[in-house]
Amino acid sequence: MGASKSDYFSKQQNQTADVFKALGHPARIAIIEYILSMNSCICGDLVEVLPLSQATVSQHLRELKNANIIKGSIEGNGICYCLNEETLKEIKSILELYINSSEKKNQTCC
Amino acid sequence: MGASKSDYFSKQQNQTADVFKALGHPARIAIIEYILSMNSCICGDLVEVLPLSQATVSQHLRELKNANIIKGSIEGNGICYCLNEETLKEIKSILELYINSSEKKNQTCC
DNA sequence: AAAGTTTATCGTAATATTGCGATATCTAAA
DNA sequence: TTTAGATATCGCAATATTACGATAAACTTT
Repeated sequence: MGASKSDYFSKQQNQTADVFKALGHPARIAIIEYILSMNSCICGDLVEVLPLSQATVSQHLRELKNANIIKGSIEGNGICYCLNEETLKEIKSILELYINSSEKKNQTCC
Repeated sequence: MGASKSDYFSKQQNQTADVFKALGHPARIAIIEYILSMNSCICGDLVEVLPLSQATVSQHLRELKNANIIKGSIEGNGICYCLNEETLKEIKSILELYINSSEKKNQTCC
């Protein structure tokens, strides 16, 4: 009883869910959009843009990194983040699979 | 202090995050895949397929429904669910926006 | 109307997430 | 080496999610 990750599901299902989960918070959506809004991928001033503390922003960044949605490298006196297009493409293709699969069906009821 | 939804972020950001969040659980991914695996969209035997109780499955279905990822209609002595392609397409186009936007940038650092 | 079937909701316990202050760590420069 | 700036981690409190048994609703069939 209670909340748990569940090994009842396949590895694929868990991995897919993990990426979606990482995308499932407005702060993390805001982070992604801010990174994209910058011309370069440097984003040390993220803390001043978001209404969250430095510790919290760092935590969100770590979750995005753990899900392979962003990648970062040390850039002088700070860290430079940018999107990992690969992961987003994988997730996009999963959505496409769902959509195509749904369109093929004869929707007689809903 | 603590976990909260945050009105610090835009409506759009919250809505996007809500859909991703609803997709962010392996049981809900499994539900989606099972619905798609059926030829019709009838899925009353979901409880027997998933390693979860009826109450829990119902709760997951409600979350998917609240996020407009699935839609259902009463079908005799039960309810028939199928995917809402519109929502999935919206989310897919947001991902495409992210990917395209990322590809346009000159990735000099990461 | 009564019984059976199916889905939804309630109440509760366990666990996970979120957020922040404080502090540690790491790098660059002095 | 010391200092300054930036990011990461720790420890905690608040809140949200997850899961289930029990029960309620709703509908079908007897």
